[in-house]
Amino acid sequence: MNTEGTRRDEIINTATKLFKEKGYSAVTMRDLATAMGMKAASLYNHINSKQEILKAIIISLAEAFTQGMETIKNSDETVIRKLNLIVALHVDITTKNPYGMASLNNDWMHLEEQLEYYLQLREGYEQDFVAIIKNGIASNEIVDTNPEVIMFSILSTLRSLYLWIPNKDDLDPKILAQNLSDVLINGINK
Amino acid sequence: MNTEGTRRDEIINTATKLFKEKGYSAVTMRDLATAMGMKAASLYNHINSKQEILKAIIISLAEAFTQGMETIKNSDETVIRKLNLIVALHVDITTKNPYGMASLNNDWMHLEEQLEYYLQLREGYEQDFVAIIKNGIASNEIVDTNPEVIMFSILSTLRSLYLWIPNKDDLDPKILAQNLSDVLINGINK
DNA sequence: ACAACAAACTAACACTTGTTAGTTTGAATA
DNA sequence: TATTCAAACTAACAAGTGTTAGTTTGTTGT
Repeated sequence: MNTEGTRRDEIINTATKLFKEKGYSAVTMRDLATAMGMKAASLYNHINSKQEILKAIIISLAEAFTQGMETIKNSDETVIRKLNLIVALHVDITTKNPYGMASLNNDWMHLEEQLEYYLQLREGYEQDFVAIIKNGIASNEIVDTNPEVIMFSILSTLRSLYLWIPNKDDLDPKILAQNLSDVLINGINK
Repeated sequence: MNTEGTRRDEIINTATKLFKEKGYSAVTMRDLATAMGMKAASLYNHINSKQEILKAIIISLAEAFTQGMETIKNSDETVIRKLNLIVALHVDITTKNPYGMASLNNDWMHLEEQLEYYLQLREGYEQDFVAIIKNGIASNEIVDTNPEVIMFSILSTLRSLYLWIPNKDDLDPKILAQNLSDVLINGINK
């Protein structure tokens, strides 16, 4: 046996970076091979298809979000605190794999067999999110604006973190999460 | 002479929709031709290259943002009001061409000769934006948090509008802009 | 020394890519 | 009626695509 997948993981990590720069469709197996210092055919000793790489990148991330949301949803916290935890979840996952988040956001439509499953996870996540917001409105914790506008506004920012975090590695994730929570929840008006 | 470019414009509009669904690289000239009800070679009676289509989509949008920002920047308004105007600018442009915004956000890296120019416009836009926020902090109009976090948070939401607006055409742009301004500036805390 | 094996290689495949050249069609203009 | 012209067509190209088959290489444990 092995340390399980070391070489395969290197390929997936390299692909992740290339996908974030040019997008899945624009990256060829020969590009990937060159970046790995080998020939395209050699990649197939470690992976079964280009598709499979995309799946490995996206599905694990999507499941991490679903699992995190499950925990938050079932926790015994105020709505504001749950929103804090959602922000922290996104900052955490994105900090650990910012390049993969690019594929999650931009290349999900090139999943094939796994497309439906991915959309399911995404749909579930958004339903849980909007339910939390509706609870907050009902319990008078948050302002009574269109709940979907609120979710969209917060989620757009969190989904774009991958564009930003790699350029700001001087910023501590804890502090970033705190600042973001502040701005998203309390606004910027003085 | 002509109504100038009618057929060419149809091709660009059709391409815009296809690009938003699959991304620039994944759309072939044969896909585009099929969607237009013609053969790939016939497209070249109206356009010079695939590249040129992308350029036509992206650069005009980027210039619209730059021009809008110029007007706002030079206007004689409070910082909060300027931010309202920026929100309205994004809602306006995105409502008029939501599909094109997908390319602006996701396919800009496939510009070639125009890439540098695009990046220039984008850089300028962000500098103007962050300058407005810094003014607001200095004049005590807005809260003293990291100005880049504030800009990032607002701009991420505005840049994601294209994902959302096409599904919500029951929502009046004026009302949407108002709701968004509220949430982005005043937050959601009660 | 030998067997086993991970990991690279060369060569080739069937197909798809953007694009060009030259031709046909049918309606508007002279 | 003859001419012009936009806009479609067929045919083909050179290069690039993901992937397969079979082979070589070098290390590791027996």
